[in-house]
Amino acid sequence: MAKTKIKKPRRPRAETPRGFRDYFGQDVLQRNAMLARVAEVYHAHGFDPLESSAVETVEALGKFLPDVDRPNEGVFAWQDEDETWMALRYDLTAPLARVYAQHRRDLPNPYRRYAMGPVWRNEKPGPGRYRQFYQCDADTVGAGSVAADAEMCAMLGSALEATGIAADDYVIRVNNRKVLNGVMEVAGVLNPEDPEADAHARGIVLRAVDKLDRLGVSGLRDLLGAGRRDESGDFTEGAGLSPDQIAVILGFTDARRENGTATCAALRDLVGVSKAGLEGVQELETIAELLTAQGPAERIIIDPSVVRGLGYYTGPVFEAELTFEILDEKGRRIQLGSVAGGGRYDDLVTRFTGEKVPATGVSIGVDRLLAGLRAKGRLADNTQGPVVVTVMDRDRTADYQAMAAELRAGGIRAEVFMGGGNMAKQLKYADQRVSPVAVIEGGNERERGVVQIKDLALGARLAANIETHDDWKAQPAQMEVVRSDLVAEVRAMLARAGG
RNA sequence: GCCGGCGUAGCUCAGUUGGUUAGAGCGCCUGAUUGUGGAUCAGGAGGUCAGUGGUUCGAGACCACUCGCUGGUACCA
Repeated sequence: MAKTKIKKPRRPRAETPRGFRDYFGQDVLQRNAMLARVAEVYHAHGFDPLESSAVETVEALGKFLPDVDRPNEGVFAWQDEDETWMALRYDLTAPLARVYAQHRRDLPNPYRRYAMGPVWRNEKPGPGRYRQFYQCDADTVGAGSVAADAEMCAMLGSALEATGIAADDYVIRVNNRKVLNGVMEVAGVLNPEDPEADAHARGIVLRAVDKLDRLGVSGLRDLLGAGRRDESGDFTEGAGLSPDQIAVILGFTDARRENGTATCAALRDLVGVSKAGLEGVQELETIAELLTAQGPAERIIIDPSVVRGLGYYTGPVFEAELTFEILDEKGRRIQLGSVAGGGRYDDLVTRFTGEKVPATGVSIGVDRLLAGLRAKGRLADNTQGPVVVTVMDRDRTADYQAMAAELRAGGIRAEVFMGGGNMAKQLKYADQRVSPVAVIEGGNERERGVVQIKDLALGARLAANIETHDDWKAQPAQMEVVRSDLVAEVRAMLARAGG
């Protein structure tokens, strides 16, 4: 290097932090519209809205303490002035457990609430995975009956359809943790007398079963046995089960039959010897009956391979999945996974009160569902901008404001140009906003009591055929109207453009 | 966390065995057009070649490390 460069002071980088996103107009409008539809369904079923704080104490959130060794995982947490550990909520269920425990004397029983909003997870982001995302939940706290679980499944179906998912574009797969526990008893990795033993192996079994649809039977077999090495060379620890034990698990995951009744009968044969397993099968049978009565039975599949993570679920679990293919901008298939899920968690409030409080709920992954709706073209196009009233004569801003106000009073979205610059700048702005119409009134028009209104979309279409400079100057998409007819004429122009 | 691929202008990319002042298209700005976006033409701005260190007479290119993105995998309340 011959030249020595003078170092400039470093400026802050204008970047969205890693794992986060900025949502612009269209995204926000589409999400709000979708959430409003889901909320309407929840509300119609009798659930009340609840907005709890975005920050909780780490103690209330539960097991995820800040981990110095693995700062990339877990919650966003910090220590308050009084040294209490605080954290951003990582889901909407843990805060509900806290709210219920705190206010249970004043809340109706059962307490039915819905909630929606962002949650935060301090994890490594991945494709389609961010560190802030939206959830939209409904839960019933204080109802132990399977009817409450069946209601969740039915309501989830209604909510999905309300957002624009067609009845044949999704399925809800239902299983029961008790059945999973039953099969693990039969396989000899769960002893009801000593429930702590073999917990590690059970974790591996559950995770492995959860991956069945992605890895296939042979991958599952490897994970249940010695372990699995994937094509990248990475090794995943196996559960170390014997061939006989593996056969029990595989027989179970293969127990899905042509309909729910047959599946339940098959499961009864497999896990009926276990008390918990039998109870789980009976619950599944009841859910299937209730859902048949409530309507959406054909969208509901009893599927033994549904696991729903390792978390707090204690009974029925379910998962909604979109059944159509989704392609990304490069035409590749996207694996969307489940867009919603839920289940029964009877132990969550116990941490606070010592009492057993049964609860069941559903959670919709808002961003995933939006991706699905977008792929299906079921989201409204909100890109169109307002009518722009251009400013020819700066001294008469009040007159222009009056025009915009008249348009708004007539139900038309409108604004006066607030920037600086000539007519070219103003129309360029309107173009960038995807404005349908621009309004122009200069001294000329003013004297004659008229205004120019310009159909911007039509102009763009006509421009494709422009050949001479005179054509370009002709402004065929523009018309002169009487000032007092402004609102009616703009409305007519919008109607022509829209139709 | 583990394994791989990739980082050149706002975007998409080219850049010869290492060799002058790093290019193109699109977009942006200005003008042709002092009252008109979108067509056309002319001109212009815009780059710490991700960063740091090294090899070399000479590095955008080669080497090492770091960071970022990306594909898979693991974890996922």
